[in-house]
Amino acid sequence: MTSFAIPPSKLAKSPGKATKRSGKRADKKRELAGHAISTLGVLGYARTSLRDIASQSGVSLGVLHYYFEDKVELITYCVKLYKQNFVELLDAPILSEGSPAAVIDGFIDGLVGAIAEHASTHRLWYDIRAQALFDEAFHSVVREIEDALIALVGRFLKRLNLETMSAFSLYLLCDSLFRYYLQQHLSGDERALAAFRAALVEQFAALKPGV
Amino acid sequence: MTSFAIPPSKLAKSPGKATKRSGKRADKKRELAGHAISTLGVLGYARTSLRDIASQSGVSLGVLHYYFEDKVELITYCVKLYKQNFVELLDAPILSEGSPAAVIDGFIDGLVGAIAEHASTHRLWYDIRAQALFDEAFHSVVREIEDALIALVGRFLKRLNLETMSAFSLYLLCDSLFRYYLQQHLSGDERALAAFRAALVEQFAALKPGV
DNA sequence: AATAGAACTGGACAATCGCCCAGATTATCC
DNA sequence: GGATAATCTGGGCGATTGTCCAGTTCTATT
Repeated sequence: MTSFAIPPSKLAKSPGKATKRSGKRADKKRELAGHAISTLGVLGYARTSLRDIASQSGVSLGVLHYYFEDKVELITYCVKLYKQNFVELLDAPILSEGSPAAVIDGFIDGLVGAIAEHASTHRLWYDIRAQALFDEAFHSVVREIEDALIALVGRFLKRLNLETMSAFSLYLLCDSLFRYYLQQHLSGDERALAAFRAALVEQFAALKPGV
Repeated sequence: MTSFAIPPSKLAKSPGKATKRSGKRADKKRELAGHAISTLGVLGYARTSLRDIASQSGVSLGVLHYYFEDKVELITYCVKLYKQNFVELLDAPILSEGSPAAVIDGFIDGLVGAIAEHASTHRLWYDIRAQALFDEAFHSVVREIEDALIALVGRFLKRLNLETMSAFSLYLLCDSLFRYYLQQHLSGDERALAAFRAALVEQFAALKPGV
């Protein structure tokens, strides 16, 4: 009846060729998701069609449906991928051996650099997070990412022995600043990056009891 | 050639019937926008078609284009209307004659009540704000509303003689808490409202130097 | 009552959407 | 090298979108 190609995906049992295949498949999914993120970051979730993503990725439309169940799964996958990269980026200074001041500086550099270099990727996150307010399909992804970001901030606080402040509060603070200055930056405000850095420096200076 | 009905809109010169007519037109616009907000709050910006709004409003599709240039103008108008109501609601306790504690309580009640009773209206705001990250057409509305909200928080601080904190910082704090607990509330978390209130009480208690 | 203009109707339009699938192409293994 | 499965193509489907507009109904002024 159908030309159904059963996705080998999770079924990999024999560690031989099966894992090699599903590894290739996973690699391709990541590659496609990478291109998809670029396109989604330009147009946003609602305005981006699968055809846009396909042509931007240099593949045909059918390929996307071959690797992803539907548009929601594609977006979900993309956002998870984005999260991994972002958390790893911000984790680097936290897990480093530097002084507390160096940790803070590295953290700030990561945040400011994210707006400077990956603004369109991050506006996609805020888009998806807003969509989640309407579409249950995005609830779990958004929850998952926010938990990961709160945990990241928690590691940051622990690293600096600042366990007086809750990770949740600091997450909200960083997130609101990040969103606001991302918006300013995208509106064409050239001072946005400097203002963002200044705001972060001020906030982080305020919360130290004794470092 | 066309059956063009020129909208009298701003052209009202003679204060007699012209203003009466444009007043009627403005009333109708507000009425339509009110219905539109309800529909948009359910489905979100991208998923809501003009047909949805028309049928929900009990009017035909053409009426919407008769009163609004296009979808963007309709949404812009709706969001401005929403802002007016929300700011007026939160201004009430600030402009009242009560004690500082009563002002704070009234402000908190306004915020918690907004999530409790108008959650779907407010998620529309976060949706539009996210769309503004992609679509320049929404830049000015979002900027305008955020400025109004910052000014509102500024009046709150001034009323309490708490000019030590910046209105901007407090706005970001309130907004991030509001958004987070709105999200929790919409996810089905029944403790969200109580947790939101507790968080507000804690934050407002922390910032008093000596009231 | 007549008439002009505002207010409104709803069908038609081209464009686009996500999704499906039969067939072509390529890679992999015995 | 032949067979089997994985991968990929791209046209088609039904549904939906924003917009437009020719025509109808209502309202208010003369």
